[in-house]
Amino acid sequence: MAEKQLRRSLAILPMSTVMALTDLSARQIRYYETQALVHPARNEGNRRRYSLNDVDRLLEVKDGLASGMDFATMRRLYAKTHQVESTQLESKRLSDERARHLLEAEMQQLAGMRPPQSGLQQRL
DNA sequence: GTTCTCACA
DNA sequence: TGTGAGTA
Repeated sequence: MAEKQLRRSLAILPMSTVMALTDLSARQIRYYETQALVHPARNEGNRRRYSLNDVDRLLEVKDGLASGMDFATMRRLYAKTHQVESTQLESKRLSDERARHLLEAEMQQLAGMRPPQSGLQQRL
C-alpha cells in the first residue's frame, strides 16, 4: 500500500503533460513553483519532472485561486495537508477521498467562503 | 521540437 | 501573466 503512495510521488511527467492535465500555462505552473506551492524534480537537462501528487496539488491550487485564496494561505494549507497525509499513512484511518474532502473543506473555510456547516463539511 | 531562464516596445 | 530571445 505504501507502494501506491510511492508511485504517486514519482516525478516523471514533463511540462507538456502537466499543462494538458491541469489546463494551466507553463508560465503559471512555473510561477506557482516560485510560490513554493509545488516542488517538481529536475532531470539531467534541468527540465522539470512532475509527479502525480504535483499535478494533484496544481489542480488544488487552481481552484483555490479561483476561490479567491492567496499563495500564503495555500502554503499554510499545504503544510497541514502534509500532516494529514502523514497521519493517514501511519494510522491507515483516512482514505485518499476522505483526506481530499478534508482539504477542500479547509480551503473553503480559510478562503472565508461558504459557512463550515454546508456541503463538504457535513459529508466529513 | 520542447523546456529553461531572463527580461519587457 | 503573456511573450519573445537565446540555449541546452
